Amino acid sequence: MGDVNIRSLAKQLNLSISTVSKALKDSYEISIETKKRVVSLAKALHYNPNPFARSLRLKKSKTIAVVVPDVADSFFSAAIKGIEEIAQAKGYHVLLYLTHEKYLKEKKILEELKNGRVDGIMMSVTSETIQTKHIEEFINNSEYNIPVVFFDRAIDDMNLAKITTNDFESCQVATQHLIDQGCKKISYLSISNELSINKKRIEGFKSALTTNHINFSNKQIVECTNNAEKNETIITHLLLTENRPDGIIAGVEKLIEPVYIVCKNQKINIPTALKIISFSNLPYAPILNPSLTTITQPAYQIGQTAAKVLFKGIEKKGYSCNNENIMLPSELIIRESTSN
Amino acid sequence: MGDVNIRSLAKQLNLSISTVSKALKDSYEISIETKKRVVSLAKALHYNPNPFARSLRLKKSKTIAVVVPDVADSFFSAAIKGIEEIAQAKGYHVLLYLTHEKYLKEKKILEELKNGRVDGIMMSVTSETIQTKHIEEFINNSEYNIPVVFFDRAIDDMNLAKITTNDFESCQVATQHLIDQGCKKISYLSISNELSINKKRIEGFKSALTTNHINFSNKQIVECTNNAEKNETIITHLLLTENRPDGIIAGVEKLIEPVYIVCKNQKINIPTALKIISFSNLPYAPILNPSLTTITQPAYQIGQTAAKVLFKGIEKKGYSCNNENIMLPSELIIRESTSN
DNA sequence: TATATTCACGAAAACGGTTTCGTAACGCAG
DNA sequence: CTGCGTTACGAAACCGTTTTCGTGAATATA
Repeated sequence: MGDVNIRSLAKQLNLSISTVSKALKDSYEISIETKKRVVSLAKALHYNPNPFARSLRLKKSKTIAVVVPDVADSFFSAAIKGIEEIAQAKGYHVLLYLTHEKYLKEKKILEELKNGRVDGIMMSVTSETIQTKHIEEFINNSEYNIPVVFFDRAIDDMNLAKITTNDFESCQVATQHLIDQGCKKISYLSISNELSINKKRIEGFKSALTTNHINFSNKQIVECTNNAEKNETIITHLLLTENRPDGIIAGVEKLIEPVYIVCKNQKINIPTALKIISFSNLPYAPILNPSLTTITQPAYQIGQTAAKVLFKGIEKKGYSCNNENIMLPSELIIRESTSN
Repeated sequence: MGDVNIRSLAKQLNLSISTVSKALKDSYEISIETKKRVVSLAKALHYNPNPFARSLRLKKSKTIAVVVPDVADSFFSAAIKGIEEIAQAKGYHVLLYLTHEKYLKEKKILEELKNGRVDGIMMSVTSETIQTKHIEEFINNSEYNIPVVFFDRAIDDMNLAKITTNDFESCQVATQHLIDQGCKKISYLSISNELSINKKRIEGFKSALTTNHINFSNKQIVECTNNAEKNETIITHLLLTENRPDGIIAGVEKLIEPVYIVCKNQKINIPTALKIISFSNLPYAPILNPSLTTITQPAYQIGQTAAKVLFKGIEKKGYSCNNENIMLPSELIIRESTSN
């Protein structure tokens, strides 16, 4: 049953392999009747061309890779959803690789992808990714010219396509909102000060402070980790100092849970004693206790536009998508956690 | 630069292609010095064997497919994380396909996978999946013997591997908990009454009712949709009838948000007027308003064990994983939404 | 009628690996 | 010296496509 390939088709039809191949792709070289015969038998036998033979011959895999730190995160999962939808519509397959925020995994994954397994890559780098050698090496060493598109977590000084959000402005606006609500001592919780998007957010944060003539100290930037327990300790410490903040901006969704938990345990009232904003795509933000003010990124749209850019880079010959640099606006959604 | 393949290696080393190939896989036929020469040059040139040539020859792709309704769901994303981790450790690649709860997409995806693109499939079926023809046809028509493993949303009467949770018991326990807390009129919110896991949960639900001598009526099973707005209407209707329920079990995480929203809008107090339990893996359940009692599935472990079973089915020759039927226990985590 | 063009198809190379099988060279026993 | 086994390697088939090029027949053109 299994041996339905182009050769067996040809044999049954008394045709050559090349004729069958051409007939199946509706070539003008083949007569209409022959095409009909071929197509109908192919359908009847559920002929499905071998993808590896095709990829080997054409040097095209009709596959893209998505390399992200995590999938259990509302931003990334929504972005992936957007990517997958565009890919499926274009007839592409999607390989998923998780880096778990580990630079070494990211490096290893890129090495695995140099051999043409995918036609393009979309990635959001690790919070550990400071060096860019592995990406540069990928660009230079990959067999073919495999385009790479960054989404959200990009590396600024690389000449590659980037689809991001307005991190500077949105963090500035968020900080201003906290100040307007009466906050004097605001902390920014980060998971990596090296990450480009975090740098921009921190710049926006500082900018709002100076606009309002509030002094900035480095202690206001609290660097967290990828370990949930450690984060709880860090946040507990932060909220137990006598000079504790009265406002918090969380740079990543994951940090919201420990903040809420610590506040509950330490009986710190949100928003009276502490106002909170988070970068987050949580659909559950409105039903938290209290509901959470968020800077919500258009995750799904980011995924979709990034995918569209990538496919343009893959399919348009003579065109490189490297100079694409699209910035989509995030939205500050004000809820109870920053009310008065 | 790009043309570093086994042929160019052979040429530079003055060896034949076959010798290089064997040397690279450490064959006993090749002398130690030759192996060293080959390996060192391969490393120096970053030789990476072409995956399609290899797959074509070996009829193995070192790739599995994960077919799920959605990725922006805490259960599926955690399960995928578990799957990806095992796959990466085994040197496998993971193709992700989203069905968006559409039977037709599921069918189309399976058709695409018949040609050997993947060595195995893990899937959680659509809420629309009533027929099983597409899966049967896949099993019978696929080129090679591609194993399929169901996780969570399985089809009971198919002879395929299934990794699920104790849906009957956990729903029974949850229902009993609601009854213990004083609920008299409990509704179960479902997204598909045909889904095997839902049937089992409903059975568990009924079982608890009869144990407690409470009459059951079909109206207690409220079938929701995949459309968020419709769901809100359905739930609003449910909660505005004069004989409205005093307890709710949500069969799927997505339905929690509308329930909370409607309660907020209609000023129905949780848990005083309405107690709520949800099947959910939300890490944010503890910080909802009020915190949510959940039946939490071991999503990550399900993904991992399902992947392990699949790889056994793929790699162990003469072994079929079809009879694997593993049931992992869910946990009822009691929080404020069902307190008195 | 002779020639050019079009039509419809087939032969064979190519993609880059793996694997089977053959064999030259060598050592060793008889 | 002959026969045999071992060692280390190479030739070639094969996996299933795509595509270039060639060709015989039919048709159009001069």
